[in-house]
Amino acid sequence: MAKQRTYSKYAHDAVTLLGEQIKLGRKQRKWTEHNLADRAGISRATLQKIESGEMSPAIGIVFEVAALVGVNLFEQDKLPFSKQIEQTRDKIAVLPKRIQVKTKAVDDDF
Amino acid sequence: MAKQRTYSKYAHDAVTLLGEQIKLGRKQRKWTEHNLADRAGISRATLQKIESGEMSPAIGIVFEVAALVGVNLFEQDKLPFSKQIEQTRDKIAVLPKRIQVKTKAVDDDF
DNA sequence: ATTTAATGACCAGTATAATAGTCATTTTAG
DNA sequence: CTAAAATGACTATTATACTGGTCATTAAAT
Repeated sequence: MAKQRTYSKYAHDAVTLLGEQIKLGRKQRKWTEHNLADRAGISRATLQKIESGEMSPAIGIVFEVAALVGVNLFEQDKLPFSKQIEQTRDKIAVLPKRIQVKTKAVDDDF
Repeated sequence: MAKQRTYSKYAHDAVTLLGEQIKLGRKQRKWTEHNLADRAGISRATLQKIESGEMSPAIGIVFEVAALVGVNLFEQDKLPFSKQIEQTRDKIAVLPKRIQVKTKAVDDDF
């Protein structure tokens, strides 16, 4: 029995959009499913899942296919990934290394 | 033996960046790994893979977690997903339903 | 300084993805 | 119209992700 997992509309739509963009990119390049699957090193069945917006494929595979057909991940007008990664890490570095949640019950021993 | 899969730097960096952004978002909200994993309905081990930029987690799960911590997928200043999906489908509809690749060998029987 | 809990890194078991293959259908090219 | 091939859908097998747990380490709060 498959574990029931629910997704927000936002996540679902994002995956759907990415799949459609990949399909469009593939067609614009005049590549068949078989052709693109071969280039990506995946099976045609997996590519079909990706293009149809299924939530299960591995993110690495999906992003790789997106890259192959020229779909821009994130914003194209921003800094290169390396810089963005660096900046994000800098922001994290400023924050506490660990989040401390006080579980302690209120001291109502009065 | 694990199947050897290779990824482009682009895909790898994109996954890394997304993971870092999720980690940042989580910390900004002062959520622990355990806390965010619970909200997402996943194990802490999987969340750690996501935040550390591993390529294997399911895209649906990654996008769901990203949504939970407020990371914007795609461009935030653009049309809503529904419109973008519609537009992409419209572009696909204009193209041939199938890509036809002529495999036929050149007729050099002269 | 001490206590508490968050993080990092594992591991074995179970669930599920990915694959390779098949077959029917339908589009496109000739 | 005909032939060739792309797509859609499905199946059994294999590979791997996800889980729930543990344990050690270390940051944070008192």
